[in-house]
Amino acid sequence: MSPRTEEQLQNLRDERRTNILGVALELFAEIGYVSTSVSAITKAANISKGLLYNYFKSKEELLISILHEGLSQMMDVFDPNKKDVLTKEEMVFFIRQTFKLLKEQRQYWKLYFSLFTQPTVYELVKKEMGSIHSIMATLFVEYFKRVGSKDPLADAYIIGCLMDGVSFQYILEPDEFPLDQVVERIVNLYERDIMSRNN
Amino acid sequence: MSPRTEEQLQNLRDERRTNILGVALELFAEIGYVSTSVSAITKAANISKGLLYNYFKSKEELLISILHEGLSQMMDVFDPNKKDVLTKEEMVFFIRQTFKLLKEQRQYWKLYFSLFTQPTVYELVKKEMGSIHSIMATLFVEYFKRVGSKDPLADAYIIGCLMDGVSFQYILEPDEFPLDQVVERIVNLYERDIMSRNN
Amino acid sequence: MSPRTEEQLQNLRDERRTNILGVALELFAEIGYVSTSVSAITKAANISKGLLYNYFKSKEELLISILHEGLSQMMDVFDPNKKDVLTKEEMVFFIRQTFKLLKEQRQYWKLYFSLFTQPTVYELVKKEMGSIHSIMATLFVEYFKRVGSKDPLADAYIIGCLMDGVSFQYILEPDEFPLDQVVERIVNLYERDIMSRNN
Amino acid sequence: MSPRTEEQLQNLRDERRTNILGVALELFAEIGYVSTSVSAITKAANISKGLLYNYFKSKEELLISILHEGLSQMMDVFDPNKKDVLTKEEMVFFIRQTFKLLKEQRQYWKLYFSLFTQPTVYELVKKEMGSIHSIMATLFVEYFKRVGSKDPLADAYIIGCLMDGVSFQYILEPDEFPLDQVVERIVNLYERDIMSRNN
DNA sequence: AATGAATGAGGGTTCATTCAT
DNA sequence: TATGAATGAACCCTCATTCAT
Repeated sequence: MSPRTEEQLQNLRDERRTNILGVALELFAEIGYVSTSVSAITKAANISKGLLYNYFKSKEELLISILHEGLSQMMDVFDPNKKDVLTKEEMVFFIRQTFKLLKEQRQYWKLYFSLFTQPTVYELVKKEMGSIHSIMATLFVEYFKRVGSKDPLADAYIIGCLMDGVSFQYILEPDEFPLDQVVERIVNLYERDIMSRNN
Repeated sequence: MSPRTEEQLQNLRDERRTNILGVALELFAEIGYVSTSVSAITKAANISKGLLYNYFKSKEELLISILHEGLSQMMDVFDPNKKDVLTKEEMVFFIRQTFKLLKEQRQYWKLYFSLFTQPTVYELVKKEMGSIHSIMATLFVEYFKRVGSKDPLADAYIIGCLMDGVSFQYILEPDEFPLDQVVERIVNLYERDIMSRNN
Repeated sequence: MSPRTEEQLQNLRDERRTNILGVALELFAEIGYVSTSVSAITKAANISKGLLYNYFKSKEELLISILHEGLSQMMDVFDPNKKDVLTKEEMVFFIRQTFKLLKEQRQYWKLYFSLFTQPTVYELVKKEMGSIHSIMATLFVEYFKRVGSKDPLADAYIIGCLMDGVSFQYILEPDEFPLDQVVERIVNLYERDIMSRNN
Repeated sequence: MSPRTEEQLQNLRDERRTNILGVALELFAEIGYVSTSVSAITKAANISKGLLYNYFKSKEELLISILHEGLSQMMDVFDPNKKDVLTKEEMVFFIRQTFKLLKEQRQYWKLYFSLFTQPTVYELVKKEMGSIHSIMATLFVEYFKRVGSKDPLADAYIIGCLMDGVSFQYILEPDEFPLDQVVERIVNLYERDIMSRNN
């Protein structure tokens, strides 16, 4: 009856932690951060209320952990650090990649969108997510400058908004929204350089 | 000092009701529906708690009333019943009109966007909003068919998503988002029939 | 069915408030501030848990209110503002008065002592009560200087400690401690100027 | 590496026990018994929660053990069994000894004073502390009778209260309270037999 | 002997809603 | 019509204690 080894404990903890994060993400995404009670999470995770606080020191910290987890997965995919200028192929890849992620991590993105409109926690999210947003904005503006757009800033905003809008509608009605078809159309538009045409 | 007439009383009630709706909209939009307490509303409206329940039978009903009010105002503006086919001018007018409304009713739209994680309420709103949505969808699809788009459905979705995305970002940061500039660029794109070009 | 008048409401509130303060004082004194739950208070006061928060915005504020109430009663009795130098009669009066108050407000003083030894809330009390203490200290030192004590500071501390000690023991066992007898003996000691004798 | 002998094991246990007692005393004194969590104790003692419960069957038992330990140390110092009548020198020695102990075991006394609003624990302690108390009371009364006091009981109470009061104030603000000076003054008073003077 | 994950009752607090007035 | 005192369920969180390992 010796105590568990360090490794056993770590595995146990990791598993539980991951489980809690998953359950919480689902609930936060479906019914909102504010409306989701800690009780509901622990019930869904089949653990006691107290135990959750053994893993996360508050409901807010749980949310932040979820966001971090998602953010670092996103970073892995995009690795936005090294880039200076986007080629058209990279631009297209980036669009496709974004929507691939959207599909795979639908709930994460639903949570993400819901937080933006939840003033109480918005500040929190902005801090966590702000940097990635601004990096992308810069990349886009540079891209449209290079391809000869008459209003690179507006065009950068437009592609950003378009992706937000598509994401938003897909999240709302994932079963009805023809995501692939719409993405292909968008890709087609940008492959044909619609923005840089002057007539 | 004759007693107030029936009509005067009705006017008073209407005025009060409108006031409550306005105050509640502001708070719901700024603080979030869930995070706004009925107490906060009554304090801001300078009425007693009992009186609010005299006008609305619950917090949720108050929310729904706000949404209805906004919806019917929107109906007045768009009056989508009479139309069969959109001309390009009407399309452009419609885009401009939408963003004009967005600016004027920013708080309403903020509230609207913030509700998508409020399943109970959202279902309700969706049903009513749904009709507007589908009417517009049809108009858009018809429009893109007429101008020779290769994928009218996707194009209809794209303009819808784009408008959603712009609205979303504008709502989040109204002071920083260059709404007019972006709108002009969008209008410009659709005036030049970018979607219907096949090369 | 008109609403209650301002006065009716105020009376109602005052009565309730006083009741809560009394019940809370009793419990805080008997089982300690930290160990007394808000539930216990509301049960003893026969009100709902929520109502307490209608009168006091937190458990801590409730405690502070109790202390204030007691403090202002004490101030009424001692009125330490106007005094410069104490005569012997005033000194004796002050001693008697203190113990009279102690008897009348036993629970208040029990609470008071318990807080001094409850580190969590000590800071709170010190802020509220500190001034009265230092005023008295000064008065005492001046007194012993005037009557020719060889160590006025020590003598001031001694009378202070003696009164604290008597209070403490009386509070612990009010039924067994012969308060009146002890007080008379103390008075007798100070009437005979025991401290100022140099042989 | 022979297995540890029975004796070594016992020493280890004793050491550990003493350590826990010390750490707990410190925390109870500084933070208060109720406000100190078992977790905090085990963290400070650098042991697991389970182990603490191996040594003490509850938080309350830990507290009682601390009090016992202190009590028996006090017994060793005062050894109140053998005495019949106190000489003045013994009286003075006793006073000095008490405050010497107070200084050395400040935390113990702080804890002790803080418990008087902890009814369950206090009853327990009182029973054991009671015997010491009553023995001393008798000694004091006898002493004051012998030196000719007009009210030996009151005088006994007074010296007891005075020592309590000094202890109390010293414990509250050990850095500011001039303990030595006050003790010397007290000793001086009793050396001059202030109580037995009749004019 | 020793660990710390796990429990669940209870802590202080908030709030939508009701109802006597 | 209008008030706000009152309720109680639910909120987030803490903690003494247990127990499988």
